[in-house]
Amino acid sequence: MHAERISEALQEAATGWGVDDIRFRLDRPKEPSHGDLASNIALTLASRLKRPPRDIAGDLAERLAGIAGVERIEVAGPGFLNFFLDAGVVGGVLQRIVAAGSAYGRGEDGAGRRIMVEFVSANPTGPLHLGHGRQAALGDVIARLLEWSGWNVHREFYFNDAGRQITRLAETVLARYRQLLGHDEPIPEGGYHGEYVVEIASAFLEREGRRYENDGGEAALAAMRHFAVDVLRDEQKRDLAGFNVRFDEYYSERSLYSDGRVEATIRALEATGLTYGHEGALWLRTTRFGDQKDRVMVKGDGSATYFLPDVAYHMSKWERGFREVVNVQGSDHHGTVDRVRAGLQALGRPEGYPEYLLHQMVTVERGGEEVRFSKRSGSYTTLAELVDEVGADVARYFFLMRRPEAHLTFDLDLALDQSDKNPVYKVKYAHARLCRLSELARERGWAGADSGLAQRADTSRLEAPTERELINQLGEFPGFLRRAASTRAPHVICDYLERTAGLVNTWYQTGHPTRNPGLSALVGDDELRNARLTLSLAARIVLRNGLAILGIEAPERMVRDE
RNA sequence: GUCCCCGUAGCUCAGGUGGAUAGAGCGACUGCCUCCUAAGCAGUAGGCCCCAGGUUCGAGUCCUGGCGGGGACACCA
Repeated sequence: MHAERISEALQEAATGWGVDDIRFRLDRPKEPSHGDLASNIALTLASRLKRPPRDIAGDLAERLAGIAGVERIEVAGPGFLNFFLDAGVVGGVLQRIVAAGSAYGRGEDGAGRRIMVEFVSANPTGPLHLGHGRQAALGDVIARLLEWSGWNVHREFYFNDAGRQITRLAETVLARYRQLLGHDEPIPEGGYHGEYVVEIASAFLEREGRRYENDGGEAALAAMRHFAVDVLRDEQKRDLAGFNVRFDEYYSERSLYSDGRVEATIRALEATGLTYGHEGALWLRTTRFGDQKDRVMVKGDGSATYFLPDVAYHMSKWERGFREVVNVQGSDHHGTVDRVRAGLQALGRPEGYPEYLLHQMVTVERGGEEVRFSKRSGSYTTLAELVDEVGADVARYFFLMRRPEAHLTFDLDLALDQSDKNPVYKVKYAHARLCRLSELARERGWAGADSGLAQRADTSRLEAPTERELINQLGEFPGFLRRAASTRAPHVICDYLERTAGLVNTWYQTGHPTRNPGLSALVGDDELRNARLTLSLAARIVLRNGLAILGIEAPERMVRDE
């Protein structure tokens, strides 16, 4: 790439002046009239060299004047260097994009190393809600971004099938079961009020008959618990599959007890000498590692707090070889971050293990009013209901288009809108219309856009400002992808795609035959047409790859629902 | 009281390691289809970037202190 060559030349010049540790930028300016590339190096050198930045810039411009591929260099503003590249150099990126095809944007930052992304991790006590939906979308796309960046990614879902919540669920199902058999039985204190519990109870009745009608004992509760957890886990898996999210592994909290990991963790922590007894409980000195207060490991009644299986679980991640772990969780879990890390540090794991991405909650609005209620769940809107209403693609996109740390308002009216107002359709439509261009070319007896055409196309013919800007935008895709992956920020991809789609549409409209026949993609000039079809193919590839990272389909045609 | 996140256009939100005139979508207004899908494009209007200090050539961005909103602070999983 020419950017690297220019960057090196700038660095060399600085070294020549005795400054070899200078930090500067060389990137695409927001304003196209500022060239294809711009650098602030003269401004950063000014204080070191004690010279006016514009003088430095002038010297640099002269020095770099002969560099290949650079048409001209301008000194602008307070001392920026603006580089204008040869049209052939700019257009050359299109051939590279087409050659890379569905791999365009892939990188090697991960170098094949393993990384785990843990996300969703919902309790099997009810249907998934919108917070889980946001988390499912975030976790899945972060996983995809990491895969595109060369990591070997493992997707994991941890489910709490051991605690008091599950017991409460079993008690509620049992109560509903007996209600179905005509008994007057109240929902237990702290039980689950959703409709789904009745469904589970009636399925249980169908399978087991009246067997547990007068049995509220341990055996009945155990049977109920197994049954309900199975049903709900299946439902959660179905909802996730319908949302285009799959996991490599589901990890059970119960298994941490049955395979002795919890017990082993207690012993290992005791061996560190950082534990102590107090008021009948066993504590760990987590304050030693920056926690706000020490934590109880084993309660006075001999049972473990959730802290212990959490530590045991993360030790399992480490022991399975995952040195890189990203936990995607709701921000309501932020209180557990320090103590889990403290427990792990006590056992010798590195500070800051694992990495956490905490996201804010989701609210839904329709007609400007917040939507809260769902009959089936008892209170919250479920993910399945949302996907049913707007489709998986739209739901995914809306969950992803905001920064994870920012609260998300899901606007149902906008999500259901099939017009330009809806950013998902804007991006999809741009892709579809580019596909259509190539089809039309073939219908008219010309060559369509393919890699063969791209190789022989003279892309230096693409000189219109709208073309140049779009080409530069396409060339930046790998950089955006890399940044999105390393900062765990899927919304960066959404922003990039919307901007790209906007430039595609501008280019397309500017060349509309009724307005500017000369700028149309399907002009009679073979050479020019082929160059433009190559541009359209490269843009298609970028939009398709970007949507693939988001787990969203890139249609070749858009059919509007009426 | 302690900790985390947020505060940018009427609304919902973007704004790499500090850089040129702070952007997008929606909403409002004005144009553009005999001819590549108008599911689109072009343009206008709309801003004390919560406030006050500080760091420097330069701050929406970094530091400190406030104010406002949300969340977390259990021998609850």
